[in-house]
Amino acid sequence: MEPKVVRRQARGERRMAELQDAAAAVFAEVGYEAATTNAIAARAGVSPGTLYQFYGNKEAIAQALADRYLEQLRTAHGALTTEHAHLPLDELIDRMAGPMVEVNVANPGFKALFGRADMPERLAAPTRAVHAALSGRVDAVLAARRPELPDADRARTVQVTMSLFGGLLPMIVSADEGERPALVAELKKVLRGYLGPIVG
Amino acid sequence: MEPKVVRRQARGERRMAELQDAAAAVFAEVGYEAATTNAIAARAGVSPGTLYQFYGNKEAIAQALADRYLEQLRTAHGALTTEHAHLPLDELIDRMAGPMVEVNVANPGFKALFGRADMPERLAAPTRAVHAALSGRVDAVLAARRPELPDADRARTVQVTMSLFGGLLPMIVSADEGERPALVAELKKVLRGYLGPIVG
DNA sequence: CTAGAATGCGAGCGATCGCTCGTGTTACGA
DNA sequence: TCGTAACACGAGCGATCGCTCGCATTCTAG
Repeated sequence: MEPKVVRRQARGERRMAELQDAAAAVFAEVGYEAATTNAIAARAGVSPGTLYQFYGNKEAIAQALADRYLEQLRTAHGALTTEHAHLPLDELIDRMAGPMVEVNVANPGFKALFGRADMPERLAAPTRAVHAALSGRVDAVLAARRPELPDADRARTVQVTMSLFGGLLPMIVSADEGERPALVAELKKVLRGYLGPIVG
Repeated sequence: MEPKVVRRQARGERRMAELQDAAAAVFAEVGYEAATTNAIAARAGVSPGTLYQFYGNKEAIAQALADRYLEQLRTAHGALTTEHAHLPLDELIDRMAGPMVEVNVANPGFKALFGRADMPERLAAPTRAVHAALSGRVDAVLAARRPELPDADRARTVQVTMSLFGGLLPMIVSADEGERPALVAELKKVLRGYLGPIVG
C-alpha cells in the first residue's frame, strides 16, 4: 500500500527510539524511580516537551522499553518451546538462562524494569508484561516436562525460579566482564541444584 | 550509678523508637526511595521538626533501623558460629535461613533495606553494614567448612548466597501466611541444591 | 506555493520533597 | 521555685519533580 514510509513519521520514530535508548541508559544508572523525565530528554538531546510529544508520562516510556525488551526476549528465546521440555536438564537450563543473560547484559536498563516480588503497584505496572511472559514460558516448559506435578507446586516452582533470576541477574549484569562467566556458571548451578530434584 | 533513668532522656528515646517503627512501616509499604520523612513523622504522630530533632536526615533513620535489625540478627543468629560449620548441611542451612526468615517476617521494613547487588551508591549506604555483617558470617562458616576452597571461589559463593536471600526473602515476606512455610522450604531447597555440591 | 500536520523548544506551573527555624511546652537540677 | 535544656510544633523555604503550553520550525499533501 505505502510504497515508502511517510518521511515525517520516520523522524518521529527515530526520536522515539532515541528516547527509549536514553531512558534505558538513565534507568540503568539510577534506577527507575530516581530517573527523571528531564534527564531522559536531556540524554536524548531533546527538550522535555519533545519527550512528552511521544510519551504521555514516565511510565509510558518504561512500558515502551519493556515492550522492546520483551521482543528481544522473544527472538532470543525463540528456540525454547514445550518441544524442548524433555531435553537433558543442563541443556534446558542453558536455553533458559543463556538468552536471559544475553539480553540483560546487552540492555543494562533491563534489570531496572525487572521487578522484585514486592514492588509497590505503581512501580510494577511496566514490568508486569515482561514478568508474565517469562513466567508463562517457564510454566509451560515445566508443565510439559512434569505433567503429574500439582498446579500449586508448579506455580511455586515458577515463582521461585523467577525470583532466582531476579536476584542473580543484577549481580551478573553489574559484574565486570572478566568475572561474569563465572557468575553465569553459578547461576546455572543454582538452577540445576534447585530444579534437578523437582523436574530432573 | 543512676538509680533511675533520666526521665526526659526517656521520652526522647521513646520517640526515637517510635520513629524507627514508623519508618519501618513506611519503608515496608512504599520502599525506601518513595518513603518521605513527612510521612514517617506523621505515622509516628509527630511533626517533621520533631523527627529532625533526633535524626539529621532520611538516611540517618534508615541507618538506625538497619542497626536495630543488625542487632536482632546478631541475637537470632547467635547460635551460628564457625563451631557449627561442620554440622550436616541441612542443619547448617536451617541455622542460616531460619533466623533470617524470622527477622524478615517480624520486620517487614527489613527487605526495603536489604540491598540488591546493583543499588546506586546513595541507596546502598544504610544497608552496607547489614550486608557486610551477613556476608562475613557466611564467609567465615564456609571458610571453616571448606578451608581448601580458593578465596575467589568462596567469595563468589558468598556473593551468590547473599543474592539468593535477596531474591527470595522479599517473596517470602510478602506472601500470605499460609503459603509462607512452603516458600521457606523452597528457599532451603535452593540453598541445599546450590551449596551441596560446593561445601556438601 | 501554501495550508496544515508533525515535530521541536524551553520557560515555567503546581505539587511535593527533604529539611529549617522561630516559637512554644515539658521536665529536670539546683 | 525557677532557670535551663530537651522536646515538640508546623508553616514554609529552596530545590526538584513530572508535566504543560504557547509558539517556532520542518516537512508533506494537494
